[in-house]
Amino acid sequence: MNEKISIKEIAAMTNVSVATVSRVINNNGRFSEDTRRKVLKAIEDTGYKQNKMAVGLRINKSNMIGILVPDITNEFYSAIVKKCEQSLSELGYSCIVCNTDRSPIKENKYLKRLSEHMVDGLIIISTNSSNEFLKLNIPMVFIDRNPNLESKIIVQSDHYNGACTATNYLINTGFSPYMITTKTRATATQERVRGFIDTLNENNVENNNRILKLNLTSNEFLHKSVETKAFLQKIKNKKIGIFAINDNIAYLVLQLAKELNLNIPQDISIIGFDDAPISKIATPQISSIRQNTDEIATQAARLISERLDNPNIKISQTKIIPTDLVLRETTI
Amino acid sequence: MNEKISIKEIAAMTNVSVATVSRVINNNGRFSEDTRRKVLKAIEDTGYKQNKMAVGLRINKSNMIGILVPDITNEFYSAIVKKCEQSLSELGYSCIVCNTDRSPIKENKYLKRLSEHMVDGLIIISTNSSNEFLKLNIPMVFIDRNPNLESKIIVQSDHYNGACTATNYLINTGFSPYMITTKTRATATQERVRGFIDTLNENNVENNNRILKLNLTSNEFLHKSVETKAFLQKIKNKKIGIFAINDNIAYLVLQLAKELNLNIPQDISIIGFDDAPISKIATPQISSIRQNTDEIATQAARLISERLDNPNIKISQTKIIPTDLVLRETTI
DNA sequence: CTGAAAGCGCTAACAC
DNA sequence: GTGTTAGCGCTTTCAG
Repeated sequence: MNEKISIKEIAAMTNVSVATVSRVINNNGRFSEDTRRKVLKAIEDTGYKQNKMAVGLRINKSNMIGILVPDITNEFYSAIVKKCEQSLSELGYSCIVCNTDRSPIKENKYLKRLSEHMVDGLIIISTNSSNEFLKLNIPMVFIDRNPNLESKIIVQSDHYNGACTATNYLINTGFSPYMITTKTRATATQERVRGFIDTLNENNVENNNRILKLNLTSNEFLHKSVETKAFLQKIKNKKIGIFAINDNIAYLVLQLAKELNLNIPQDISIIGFDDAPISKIATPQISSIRQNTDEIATQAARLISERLDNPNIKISQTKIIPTDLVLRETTI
Repeated sequence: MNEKISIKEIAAMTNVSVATVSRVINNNGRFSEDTRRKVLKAIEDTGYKQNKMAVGLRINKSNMIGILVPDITNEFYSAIVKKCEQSLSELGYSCIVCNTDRSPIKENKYLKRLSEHMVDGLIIISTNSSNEFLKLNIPMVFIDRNPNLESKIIVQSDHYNGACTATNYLINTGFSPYMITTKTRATATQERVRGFIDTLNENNVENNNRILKLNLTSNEFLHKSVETKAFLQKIKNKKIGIFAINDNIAYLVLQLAKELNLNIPQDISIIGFDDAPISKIATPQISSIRQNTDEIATQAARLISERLDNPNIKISQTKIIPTDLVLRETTI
């Protein structure tokens, strides 16, 4: 039964032209109340569904948005993608989501595919070094990434101030501040490091070996790190405050601190970043700088839909979303 | 520059017809090596991209798959979606993912939209009671759900045997088995309960108030539950073994057990379900029945692509994916 | 080996 | 208020 019933059949059934059917479907142009009812009834009866590929081809708009995300399995990213999808869905857009695994090659492949699918816009989360988007001429918003583009829309957390807040808190509660981070050129990371260093300077704390750069990739975060243990061991007699680049690292530090028989938060104070689930689950619970994923996603969706409605405007925009410190049990 | 260059322009540039261009793009039909080179070069030079909406309209295939998922923020679902997306992507399909929030209304809306987008197939994860898919006549695979359909493809974990394994383990290590579950009609839950009860019977354990059904929804799992505490209090003098319907509940039990000063795993033994991250993060680490999300996703992708390649075959299929018990610190 | 032409389902002038 | 028609970009007969 359900076989491909089109506007043409509806037209035939109701003795009007396809144009009229189109008019009532889109509620656009004029038609009598009578034909409206007739057409709507036929649509109802037959279960007719508009073919968006045909519409898209005709009006040159797919109502689809591509989302490039490193890994949807990561709580931070999945929260953003979910909220983006929800906001966009309310505006009539469907989302094609692509896990790039942080691979520039994959990113470029996806970008090509998405543009073939005629997505109306793109939300690109993090990662660097892909370049296929340079060839694209559609609205794009970048989350946590500053592309080398003339006109660009960027949404990101206030990583810098988040780091400052964390570092200041450690200092103000009497701890000697250290930072543990990963080796990456992600702007988010760089900003956090910059915030840490600036805060050190502002408080006249000398910066001798206060930053440990780990070689971990995100999946290994929960593993033991000899490097980190050695680092902690070296400084354990001071009252140390660790600012970790993310909650996984904070958790790692927490485990090692236990192994080293340090009292938390008397001997060692720990602040992570992201306010990920792990920070609430760990024992003791980890204090963390919260990123407002809902707000990031909402703004990203809003900005792209604005640009979609107004393709001629081409100004750059950057939206910084505030972060805040969530105090739990690893700090005083 | 980048403005909508189509097959027609390529044809003009290379002095061949659009038909020939189409032939070399799809490597289909015959053409000389010379024209092939010419066309490919023009494509390269211009950055031409095939318009999949036009192709789709013509050949009646969108190369898009819709994925309905309750909540991509949940680790179990996100793992499945990620792997599905990856497998499908390798086969040339793009995925439109939709978070249904377990709302039948949303599900139906999404289903309608997806069918308008002309998705070639659907992967539907969990949840019940939507019905819009009944009107659809495209391949669908259901994960953890048994729809009321004549012909259907189902992929699911072996919830029943997982529950049996957990329960048997508790009994064999000398604990009196209890189950804590939630009020839902999800088949996954029902199967686990059935496994628990059957194992009780097989071991001649009487079933008096051994099952506690909680009214929690997944977001509240980490909160305290007075109900659960009361339940534990009542049975705390026996050596109790708790089989929790999922790892969040297991975590809840763990917290309460600590509050009640029960020794883990001497006084109380706990086994969760899903092998979610929380089970590894908690202290002590929680034993759990692992669901093989990779395998679930791989099979789902395989089955749907098979059906896509062979739309005439219409037999029902059910694929049960084995689960296994991961022992950690909450069991002996 | 290649071209002409029809047509996928739809919208938007343009007529009446 | 409604119909006719062109055409979006592409594939696929059918001729040659």
